[in-house]
Amino acid sequence: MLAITLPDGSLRQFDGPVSVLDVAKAIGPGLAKAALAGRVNDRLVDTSFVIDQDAAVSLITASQPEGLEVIRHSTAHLLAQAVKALYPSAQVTIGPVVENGFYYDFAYERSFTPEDLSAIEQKMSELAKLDLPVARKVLARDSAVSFFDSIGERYKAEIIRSIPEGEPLSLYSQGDFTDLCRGPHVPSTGKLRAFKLTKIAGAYWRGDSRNEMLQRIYGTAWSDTKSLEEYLTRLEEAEKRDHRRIGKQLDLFHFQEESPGMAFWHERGWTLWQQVEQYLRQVLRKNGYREVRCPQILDSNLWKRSGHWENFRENMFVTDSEEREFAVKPMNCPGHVQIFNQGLKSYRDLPLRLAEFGACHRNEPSGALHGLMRVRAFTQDDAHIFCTEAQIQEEVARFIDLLRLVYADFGFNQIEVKLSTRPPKRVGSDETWDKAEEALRFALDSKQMEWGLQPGEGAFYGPKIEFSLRDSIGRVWQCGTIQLDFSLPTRLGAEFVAEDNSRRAPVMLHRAILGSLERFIGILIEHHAGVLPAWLAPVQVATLSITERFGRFAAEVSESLENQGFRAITDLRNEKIGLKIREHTLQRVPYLLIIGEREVESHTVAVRTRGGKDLGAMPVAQFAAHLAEDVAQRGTES
RNA sequence: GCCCAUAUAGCUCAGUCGGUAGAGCACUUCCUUGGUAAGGAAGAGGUCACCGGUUCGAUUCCGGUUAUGGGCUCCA
Repeated sequence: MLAITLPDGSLRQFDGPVSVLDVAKAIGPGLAKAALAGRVNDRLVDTSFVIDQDAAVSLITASQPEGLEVIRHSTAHLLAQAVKALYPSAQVTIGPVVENGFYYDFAYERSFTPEDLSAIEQKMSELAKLDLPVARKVLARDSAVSFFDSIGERYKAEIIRSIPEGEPLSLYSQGDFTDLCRGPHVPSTGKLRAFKLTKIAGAYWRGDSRNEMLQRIYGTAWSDTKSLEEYLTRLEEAEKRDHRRIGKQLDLFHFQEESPGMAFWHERGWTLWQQVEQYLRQVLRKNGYREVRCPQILDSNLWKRSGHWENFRENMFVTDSEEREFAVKPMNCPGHVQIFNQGLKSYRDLPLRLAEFGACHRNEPSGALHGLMRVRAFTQDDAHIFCTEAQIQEEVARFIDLLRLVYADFGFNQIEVKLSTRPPKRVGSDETWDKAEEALRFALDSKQMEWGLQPGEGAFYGPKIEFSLRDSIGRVWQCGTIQLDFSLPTRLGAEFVAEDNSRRAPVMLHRAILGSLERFIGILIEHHAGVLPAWLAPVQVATLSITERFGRFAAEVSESLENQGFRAITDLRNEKIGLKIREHTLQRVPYLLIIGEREVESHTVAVRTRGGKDLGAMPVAQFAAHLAEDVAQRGTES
């Protein structure tokens, strides 16, 4: 006798060993049909798994996250099966589940083409329709190696060789295709009916750029075609808010061949930039930072002393003059240390917070460039806090407060925090690291924030905290960071006079809230899909005349708004009002003021929002008050 | 940097199985002075990314370069 506990707590008795599928059948034929896998005592298994002792059992269907994972994993196998069927000399490697789908890496003598992709997808549908049963069998490691060697799958054999000896391995077969896999998998290929291959890409074997390049095929898979279509629609929507596209539409910036990875900011884009920069400048000033500015080009000797030359020479722009070698600064820290080093500092001067909107240039690999998100010229909202070890915790806590305030003002309220601790290759004593990590940990806990640990991911000179924000469509962007540094101050000779009259090296805290302004503005654009809140909008109000007769009054209205500090433009063209409204609405101007005969006579403006709402006619002063209120509402959508 | 793809008017794109190109929008001029998302007409605008090769002839085919896109690797 066997007792099976079901998720609702009820018990079922069976005569002897039963499969997960048998349990499903006992509950109901519908469930037996829907079951993709099972969970036996918290272990995910195939529906064919045989239960031979009392256990807690639940069924996994496509409506559960685990079910979807099984579908995606099995679809990856289906892909591999189709590829092997069409191109027998292709070798399989790995095929894991990723967000929204899966991929599979192949080694093949030529590149797959988009035509191949449709042929493969076609084949997958055929194989799915055949509803081939998926069977699991267990082999000893060595037999598995010889099996894959015998069928010429040398990558698979290599993977298995790297698995510890003696461990039994499971193989999954469907039709004439067999793959190494932990499982579980769907019971038969007919369960897979909503998938699409999305792209072909290169990927290094084992993720190492020294290895050969494999061909990766990406796909997406869902429980039903409706979910698949919804996903494809979501992709299209995300594409519509791509900052590169909106940047062009709203005339914010452009890139061109003569300066790869460096943006040309147009008037409207630069206005947006200035709103961000000036806002932050004012926040920093209120919070005890002193703004400075360092040279763009510094002698390579300084970079040799700082250690950057050794580590990042390849990514630095180098120039020379009169037989001296210079580098365009890739970061601001050494410059700030030079400012710190001017004049003898006392412990009474600490903490000293030096801030800079620091323009940096890094010669990033060409393939890494991506719109404003990854550029070669960027401006960090950088600052370095020089302080004593005792002040670290307080400074970190203050920084976190500041960062949260700034993110909230920009409309980001979901923040993810990660603490990265000492890496294997590092400088400084373990004692110092203990102290530093403890200070960061304590600061995080005192803020009652949830945070994750990334052991070994810290910089070589100190631990760090990274802050990521989640945008309106759920994507996560790492922006803020605070890093402890015990190394650079000593390397560059920074010191202060302590209370006991001894000379000590200060601790340096590197920190940024937005990261790079370019990237942050890219994120803002995508987060708002171009519909920037009034306080950030390059143009806040456009005054439109209905006919040329009312141009004068429209110009007066606009001038008055400009004099009150608003960003106002006029559109006095000889065009119909419908066209003007259309154009400025597409430009996402928050407010449109329409001036016709009625308004001129009653000395009012008719107000329309970019959302199409008619706020009616009102005196200019009343509109100005309304706009001022909207502008003051940072952090909320307008 | 590596793999694959792409590059045609200011923008979005068509096209040429090798005989030097076209649409819509934008732009200019004219008509229209119109009340809440596109009024009408005419005109101008392209070394078909760049450099080579094949060819009587290349925007088209081939090679290279650059940039861009999607991935991989990297990101102080």
